[in-house]
Amino acid sequence: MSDMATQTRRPLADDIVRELKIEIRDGVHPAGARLPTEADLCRRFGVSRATVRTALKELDVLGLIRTQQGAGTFVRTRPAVRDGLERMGSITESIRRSGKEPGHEYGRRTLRQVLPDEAERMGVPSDTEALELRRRVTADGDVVAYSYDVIPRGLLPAAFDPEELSGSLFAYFETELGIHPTLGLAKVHAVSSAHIAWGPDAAKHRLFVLLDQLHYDDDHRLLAYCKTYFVEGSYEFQLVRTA
Amino acid sequence: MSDMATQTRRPLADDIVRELKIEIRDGVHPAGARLPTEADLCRRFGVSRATVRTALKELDVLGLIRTQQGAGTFVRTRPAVRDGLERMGSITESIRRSGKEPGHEYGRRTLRQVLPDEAERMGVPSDTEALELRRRVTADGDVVAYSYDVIPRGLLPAAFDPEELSGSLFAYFETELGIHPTLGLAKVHAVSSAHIAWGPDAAKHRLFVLLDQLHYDDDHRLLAYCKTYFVEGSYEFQLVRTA
DNA sequence: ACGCTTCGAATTGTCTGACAACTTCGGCGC
DNA sequence: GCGCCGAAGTTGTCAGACAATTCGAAGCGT
Repeated sequence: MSDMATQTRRPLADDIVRELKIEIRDGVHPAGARLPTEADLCRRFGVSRATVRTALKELDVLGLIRTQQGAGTFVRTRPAVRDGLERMGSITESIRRSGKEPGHEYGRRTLRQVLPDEAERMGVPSDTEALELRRRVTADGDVVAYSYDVIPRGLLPAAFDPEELSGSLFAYFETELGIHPTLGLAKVHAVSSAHIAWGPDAAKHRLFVLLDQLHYDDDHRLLAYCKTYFVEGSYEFQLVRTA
Repeated sequence: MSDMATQTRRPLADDIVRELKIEIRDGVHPAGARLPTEADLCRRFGVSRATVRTALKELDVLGLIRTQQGAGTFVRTRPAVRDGLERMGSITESIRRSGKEPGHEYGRRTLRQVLPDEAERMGVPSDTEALELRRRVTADGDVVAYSYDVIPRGLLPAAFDPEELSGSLFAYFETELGIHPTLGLAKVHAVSSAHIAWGPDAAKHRLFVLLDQLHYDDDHRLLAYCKTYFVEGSYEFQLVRTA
């Protein structure tokens, strides 16, 4: 039995969450500021207080706001460094944000059955068919990571040509498949091996930070199993830890 | 301005969350099973449906349950690991949670001025006095991490004897100083070096995951600068990444 | 003018009851 | 057996009310 989401009409509270998230991100409600009262939000969105409170509860659990009885609801002050390792996101995007030009070199695209250890980590039957990708990610031409990705065949279009896949994997998911990765379960390891790297610079790369990661979407549907080996020193991992 | 939580009576919903979390973890409600209906939970906890729904909403956002209108509330099949690396916490505690007995061996306790690179990373004047600690953290006797910690002298009691420090650093902060670390800014690196380890097992330890981390409390006051070298393979790093 | 107390308005937390939307399941006709 | 249908059960939303708490303004004494 799986967590399949039989489609139903989107709850009203979700719209409010989406809206307020954007406003907080864009500074309509700056850090520390008080949000409109629940009554105000009711009027604005034309819903009952129960619905508004459902939305606020979600933002609360997500750590974006803090409610205080008698005083109001406030936007949490965020640490200066945002977009750390704890946030999902395309490697490509983070490279671009750092001011460099991202690139992808695909080394192999193979349709095959998942390997036994992959099946176990992914939690899928061992006869699952999947697409294996082998890529190098570059920033301004320098290799910053080697990635081995396994994507269940079921997610891909019936008529799928591996060759059409290029560039960012996240971008392909978003734009071509309409799939939005929102959750990642990662294990972090240090790896020293000569068998990871390939290509002209392989000899230089012996020490890696390995992100052994499962990607999911909103409904906890498994999207991909990615083992990304970041070349130590060429990629900055920030991580914000909270109590 | 900080997110200080002026203490108020604990909301009822929090108790319900705590209770249900335990029951889900302990298998009272197995993965995929349907939870008692909201009406049932109302009767059981003696609260209104609004309060029960607040609690369920939190478990929903945390990824532990899934609600389906008309059908019921179900325990998610993927018991989301929600105590990953992104959560602050004592290493000692996480070792204890994994069922092993934590230990600490202090190698050096020195009062000295911060080094130039430390001062820069910590954002303090270069003449700041600090306590340097050198420790090994063990689980069931096996070394799992080597830690080099720098603590500003100003945080410690006027009459401070380095020798009184033993066991968990977090525990000392909490119980002895009344300081509660709530925020950590960490950088993650892979390190391969013979100069990190010391003691009888030093020769076996050459590959480490380095957590280069600044600890803060509620008011963004710097508590410690800790470089913790986790012996690769002996410590499991989980990380939950969200969009 | 300054500090202190008191009080009431404002705001979130909880309660009660009801209806709407949706799922499930069994009965019924074919 | 198969499909349609409706009733019962469950979550989503609404409305109104009161309790608990916070905050500032008004009033008071010094």
